[in-house]
Amino acid sequence: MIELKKTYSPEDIEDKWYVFWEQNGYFKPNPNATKAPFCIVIPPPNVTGSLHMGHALNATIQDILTRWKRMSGHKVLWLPGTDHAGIATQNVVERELSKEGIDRHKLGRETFIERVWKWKAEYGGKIIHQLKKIGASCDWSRERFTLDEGLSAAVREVFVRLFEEGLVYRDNRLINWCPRCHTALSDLEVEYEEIEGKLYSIKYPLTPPVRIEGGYITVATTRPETMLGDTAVAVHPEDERYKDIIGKNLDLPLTGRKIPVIADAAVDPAFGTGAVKVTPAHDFNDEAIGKRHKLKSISVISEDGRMSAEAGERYSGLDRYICRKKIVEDLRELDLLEGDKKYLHSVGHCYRCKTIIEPLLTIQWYVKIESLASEAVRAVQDKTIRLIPDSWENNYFAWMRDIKDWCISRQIWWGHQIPVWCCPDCKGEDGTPPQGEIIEHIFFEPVMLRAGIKATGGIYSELKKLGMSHEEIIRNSKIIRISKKVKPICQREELTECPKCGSKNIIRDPDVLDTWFSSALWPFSTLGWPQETEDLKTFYPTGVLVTGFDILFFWVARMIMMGLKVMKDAPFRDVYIHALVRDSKGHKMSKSKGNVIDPLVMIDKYGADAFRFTLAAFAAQGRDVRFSEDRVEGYRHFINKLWNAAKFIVNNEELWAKQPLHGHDKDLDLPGRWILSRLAFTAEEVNRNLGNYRFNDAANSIYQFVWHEFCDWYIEFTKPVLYHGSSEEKAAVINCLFFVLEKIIQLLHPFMPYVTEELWNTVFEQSKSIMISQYPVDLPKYPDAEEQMDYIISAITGIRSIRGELNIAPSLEMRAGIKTASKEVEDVMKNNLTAIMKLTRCKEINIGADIRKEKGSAVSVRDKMEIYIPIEGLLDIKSEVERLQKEKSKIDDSIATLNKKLLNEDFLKNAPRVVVEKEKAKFDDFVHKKEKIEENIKLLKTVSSKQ
RNA sequence: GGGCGAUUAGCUCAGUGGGAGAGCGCUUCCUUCACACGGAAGAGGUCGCAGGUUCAAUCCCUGCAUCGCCUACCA
Repeated sequence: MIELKKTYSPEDIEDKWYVFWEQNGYFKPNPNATKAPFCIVIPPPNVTGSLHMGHALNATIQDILTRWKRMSGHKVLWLPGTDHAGIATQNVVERELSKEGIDRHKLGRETFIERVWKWKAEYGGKIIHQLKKIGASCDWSRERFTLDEGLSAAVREVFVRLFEEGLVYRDNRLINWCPRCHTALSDLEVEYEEIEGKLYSIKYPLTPPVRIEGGYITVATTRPETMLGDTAVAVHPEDERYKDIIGKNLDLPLTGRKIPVIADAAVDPAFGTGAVKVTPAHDFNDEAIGKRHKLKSISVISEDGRMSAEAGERYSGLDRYICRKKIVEDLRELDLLEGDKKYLHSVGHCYRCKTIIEPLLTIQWYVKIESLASEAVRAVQDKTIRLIPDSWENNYFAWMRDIKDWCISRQIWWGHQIPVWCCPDCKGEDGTPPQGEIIEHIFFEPVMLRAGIKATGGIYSELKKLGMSHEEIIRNSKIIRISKKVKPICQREELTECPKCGSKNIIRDPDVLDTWFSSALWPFSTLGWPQETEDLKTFYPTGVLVTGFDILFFWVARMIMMGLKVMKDAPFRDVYIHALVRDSKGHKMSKSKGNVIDPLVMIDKYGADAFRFTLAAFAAQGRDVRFSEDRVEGYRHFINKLWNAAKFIVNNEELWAKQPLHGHDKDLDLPGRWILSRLAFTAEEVNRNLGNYRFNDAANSIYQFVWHEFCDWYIEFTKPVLYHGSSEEKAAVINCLFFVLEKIIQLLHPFMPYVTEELWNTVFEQSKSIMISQYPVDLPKYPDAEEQMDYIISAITGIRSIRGELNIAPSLEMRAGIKTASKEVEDVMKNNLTAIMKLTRCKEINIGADIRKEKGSAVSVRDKMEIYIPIEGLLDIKSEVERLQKEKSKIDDSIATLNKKLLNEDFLKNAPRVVVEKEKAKFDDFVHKKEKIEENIKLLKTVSSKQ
């Protein structure tokens, strides 16, 4: 005896089934699967993360695909994991420490990292748990972490290979620096934001003899503090105002230095005064100008955002913004400040902590990107990799063309430490000892300031001179960068002594790699590379990558580059780029805006199934999703509908043959064959749409089928049989009901795993899971049944609509007549008369007979039939006449337009014959309808005059 | 500045070179034995504006407007 609860309550069953699936190993690749392997690697969420809408959409789509592929017979692996998220995680733990009043430097590197691991063990599993809540069918036995041993080995291997090929190198150049995180950032990690600042105009006096009016040049800047590092003023070479003074010197205020006026075409003479201060050490454009003119770079700001020793005694050690104020004051006092005005400009911020970034001159590691990028472009061009929707291709190409070398070193502790060492005790190739050169730059400000040491170059030796030991310097240094002049030793294994001279003083480069470096290896490192594992052979390249466009460049492009470079094959065939989930007003959801909808709250409220179905239905290609809770509620109703349909079907369990349906098709009545045909059509559509990543279309076609075809029509058609039919008739219908229900829940399973599993287990199989059943495919169709049912449905709809429009009480049984254009249609009607009568509450229906002759009747024209209903005494005649007249005038308009069209010779000559025929038929139809309406009006008027 | 996308029913959004769609909301009727988280019948749109191509444009092209996103620059 099958028993279903009165209503479906997700909270009672979701966790139970999840555990059941996992314990039975259904998430693991099925070794007996016959079809090709299919693998998805999850975009690893940050360990610090908690599930947001983006993750939910992302995971739902992947789960739909994996469940579908699994049921379709593929060997499926969905490989999960998390990302160590260097800066983000370090920030989280640092914040925690600061509550205890501890600075990470006090703890020291090793202790700090231990602390982060501890944090990870405690809180890092949160997002995994949340993914399980929404039903993600990941193989958790293969879960990876970007910092685990295997992945770290992969990172070292790739780094060393690229190093050996000369594709990673060090350089001293301007980079984006976050003074709060104390690290370099890649261009992508900088977010630009419009803010209101001030534009200051500063006078730079011309060194006498004066050759220009007023004796000075005015330059404009939003960052006056950088003027301390100016090494030139640039003007456009053809600017008449300044032609005479190019090559002359200016007195740089507040510094006592003299700087030249140079000519450079990059200067826009129309902007401001047409003269630009040039600060090669703190501005990207100025750096370029500086290179062209071989200017010196003077770094006046140091890594923590304070002014460096180079800024001069008066300013060094000041915070950059305090210094800005002070400089403005000082300039004003010297009468060198011409003015200031409010100014809106965009300023780079750190994407992790929102601090304003500072361009700084530092030594960093880079990946030479050009050759990698061109391979990655080719892979997309020749369709080795498909971007879906393909509108992203242009974006991708544009970005890849302009790509700059990738800065991969970060001055933090949490991450993959760069596998590079150097030895301070070895002699250089020319025989001179590298001592004093080995460490080019130490961030060691208090000591430096006290000792009056300049911020760049030779600090190590300066500190040594002060009597500090090697160990002391290393220990107390916040940031060390090994000099470019020293040849690094790059290798896969840990180094404890110098391989050349055996010295134990060996120093490892303290920098770690950009988090995205390890993410870039994710599709193969997770499968076991660099080892030749079975998984790697089976699942690489993976099938599809599902991701949002926000990390297309951060991650996808880099995976493509690394995959092609290291594996000699693209990491995936398809990249499905889904929408960004926004709030109902179209804004990005963010904590600071307070417009975040928590997926877990949605799951609690509506169940994971309804929530997932909503996301799928929203996931139209190429557009952002504006999430609205109403939709979730709507789909929860859908689940309820499904549940109740199942309940209805289960009520008839006794006569269920529990046999496969096929082979017995001929026993089925017309509605039965019709619903099977519709089912076949739906299954075909769902399979096709899933194959094309059209999740919304797939979801909608099942929805439409279940509710508006299966429930609204088929179940209603079965009722007369179930209540009054013979036991053979009943058995056939019941078998069909169970069969269709089974296929429905299978079709729905990828979208709604929980409720379908619950139904499957209670109704169909007791032990096995729906997860491992066969997804519906290639079901038989019955086109004739579909055609015939269309007539019946339109007859029923026609009668109902007259009923509704004429306000005939539902309880009132009535008579109707149906006249059709063909004998076949009439036969179909006659064969299904009982059902039609039941569904329309007619006590008598005459097929083919014209009952107008007996009494006045309302007439409705539908498709190929006319429907008559005696109207005497049934309606409000006056308003009905009004309505009909309105409708008539509408039809008159349509007839006029069509008539014009059909008299148009060009149309008749050029339009396809089918179209012309269609239009003609439409015209006839309208004329016919008009006649009937006129008849009705006449009739009503006669009736009303009698009353 | 460059690029991309959007503009369709009250709201959220699908869609197509030849009949304007869905969900929610709304109106009317129905507590009929799966389901009121329901059923039936309806109302509601010059498919942003202006041109062009075509026998035919909501769809293709051009321009404009509004909104959004990406990207570069902003001395």
